[in-house]
Amino acid sequence: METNPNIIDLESSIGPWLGKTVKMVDYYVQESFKENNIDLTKEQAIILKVLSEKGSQNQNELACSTFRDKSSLARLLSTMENKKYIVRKPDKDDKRINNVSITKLGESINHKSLPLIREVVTTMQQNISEKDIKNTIKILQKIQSNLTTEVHSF
Amino acid sequence: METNPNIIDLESSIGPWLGKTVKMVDYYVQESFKENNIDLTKEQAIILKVLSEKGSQNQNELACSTFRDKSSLARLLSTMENKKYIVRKPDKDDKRINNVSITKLGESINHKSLPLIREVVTTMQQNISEKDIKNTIKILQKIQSNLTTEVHSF
DNA sequence: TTTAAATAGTTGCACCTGCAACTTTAACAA
DNA sequence: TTGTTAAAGTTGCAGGTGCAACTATTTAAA
Repeated sequence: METNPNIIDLESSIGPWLGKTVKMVDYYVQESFKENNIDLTKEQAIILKVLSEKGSQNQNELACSTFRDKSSLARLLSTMENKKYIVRKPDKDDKRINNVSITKLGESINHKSLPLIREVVTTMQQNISEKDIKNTIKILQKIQSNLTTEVHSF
Repeated sequence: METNPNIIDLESSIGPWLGKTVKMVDYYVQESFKENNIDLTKEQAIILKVLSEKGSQNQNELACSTFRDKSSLARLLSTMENKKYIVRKPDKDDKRINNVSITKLGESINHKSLPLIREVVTTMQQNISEKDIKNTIKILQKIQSNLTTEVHSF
């Protein structure tokens, strides 16, 4: 199929498919939020979910667990703080640290967003066998470990 | 494993894995460009690749084939035009249309970026069987079609 | 032909992103 | 105790993104 087996045909690699799929999922999630009048981006939804499940965290932990740059996270939090979804409280012992926690309003938004996210997941995975899903996740994990061995951060 | 089989455990769904994998791939590509002193973002690289392979296109075609909003594409092109990687030429017959084409400089940058992208793809897919790769792509395509049936654009 | 509707691009707005440089505070070492 | 170094967050800068509203041009309809 290839004249030179060392030259990879990018189109038949996983790369482009990954990107397009994520774009479509993102779009679909955003659409769902909009249709249900939930003032939330996908990124904000993830933060709310983490805070709701794992409780108060500082910004570094949050940046790490959501795979973002700390500056990116800081600005994301500022947006969410303005919307009263979360609050930053300086740590008593270490004045450098901000403890971030979800507000009542944030919890209620999170409560509304979770079923919508589940619905998107259900839609995207429909007619795909449990076995195929498990296997796909395994491949994605393999890709991640392939990249991690060479990358410094993360 | 689940009390209510209708409630999906998001962590064991494909969703989060997809997002994280793409982030890592993006990061890796950007890192590679930087290390090789190529002044290019992943997004710009894709545009150059398309223009180089398929020749001059108008902005609408380009936006469509790269799955972007036309406004987003317009600004991406402006950045690339400033860097002299591409040029916009108004169409002779239809003054509304800009024909976008790659410059000599753009071609040379594209020529340098392609091997790097191939290298990233090789790295990410190492130790994954051809069969698994094909199957994963098939699943991704299935996810896309699952979402497309309900989504209007794209 | 004059008017209405569609199309290609651009721009304002609000958002997300990473890197590098910076401030403040804490920890550690001389 | 006084530097020195490290860590947590913030900010400037440059870039990418989609939506909605707008301009200019073209096409189709009255």
